[in-house]
Amino acid sequence: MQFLRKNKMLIIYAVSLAILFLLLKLFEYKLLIIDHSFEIYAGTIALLFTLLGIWLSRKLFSPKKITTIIEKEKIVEKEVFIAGPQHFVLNQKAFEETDLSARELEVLSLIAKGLSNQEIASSLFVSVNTIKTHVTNLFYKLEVTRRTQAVEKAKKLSIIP
Amino acid sequence: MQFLRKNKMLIIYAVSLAILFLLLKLFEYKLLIIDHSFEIYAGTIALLFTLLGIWLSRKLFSPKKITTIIEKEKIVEKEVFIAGPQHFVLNQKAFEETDLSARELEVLSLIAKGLSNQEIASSLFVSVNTIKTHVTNLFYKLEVTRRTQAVEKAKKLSIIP
DNA sequence: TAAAAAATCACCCGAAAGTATGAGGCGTTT
DNA sequence: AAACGCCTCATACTTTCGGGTGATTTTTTA
Repeated sequence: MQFLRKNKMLIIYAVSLAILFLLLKLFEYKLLIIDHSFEIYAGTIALLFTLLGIWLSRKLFSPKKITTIIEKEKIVEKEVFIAGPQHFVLNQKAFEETDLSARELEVLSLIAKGLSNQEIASSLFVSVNTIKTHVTNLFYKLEVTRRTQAVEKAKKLSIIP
Repeated sequence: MQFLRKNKMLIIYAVSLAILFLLLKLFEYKLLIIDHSFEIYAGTIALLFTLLGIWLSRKLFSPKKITTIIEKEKIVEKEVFIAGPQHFVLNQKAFEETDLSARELEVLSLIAKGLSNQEIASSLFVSVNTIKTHVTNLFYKLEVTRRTQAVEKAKKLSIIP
């Protein structure tokens, strides 16, 4: 009896299969006289067993097993103060609050490296005027008026290393 | 082309089915001469399409649809490293190697704070020209040509915070 | 697909930064 | 005392920055 209970599902599947085959066997003879009966028969089997497969898989791979993998992680930021040689991690939150675009951040980090507008323009393959525009916009967003100030603020906000 | 991309999966299924039917059709003739060929054929179809069904369902009813209902939130603490209030210690050795004078260091640190020459001059009660001279000299000693570079280098050398 | 946001470029102008050069005062070092 | 380094200041000149305005193109988003 224990065996029966433990393998309940398996037995149901087996019986279902047997019944299906039986039904198909019955149809087999009735359909033999019809044109293309074989194709129809094969198609029926295909369809039925596809459905069976779908049903089977939904039973077997029940949500439980799937969900354990895709549990949503809720990230809680916890401030940890450390010292020593910092491997820089961009402060995403602060970065977003500044409203800086990716390009502006790029320019900003090059400014911090001590490059002139012309040098930045060359290294990014754009005109100096474009860099000037970026610089002006980024100054506005950081609320500063000089590149040294911009670097200062950006470092304080952990936007650049 | 967009149609192709959007219905990629559908097309794959259709092609797979077609190929399966083709294979089965080929086997059909070869197996006709064998005893119980029909049963074997039907069985093969059944098996293949069961597998197809399983595969199909796993693709179609992807975790997404199931999980939205049973989404679980898992709280994970993520350490976020924040530039803590670093207690700066001047690198005496590096400082001496630069040959910078005390006054020059003073000017340098004000430059790093984002002050203009005029502002530095005012805060040190000297003329702008004096500051310019200091700046020029300190650039020479640090082997740079721009204040942003000077700040970069000085920070790297731990001469300024 | 229309609207919004980014990225691109240009031109002008004034302010700031940077270069070069010279020079006077002041304390220490030889 | 002469030499040296440092701080101070000035003048003159060049280059770079930064502000303002306007426009086009590309990308993203609603």
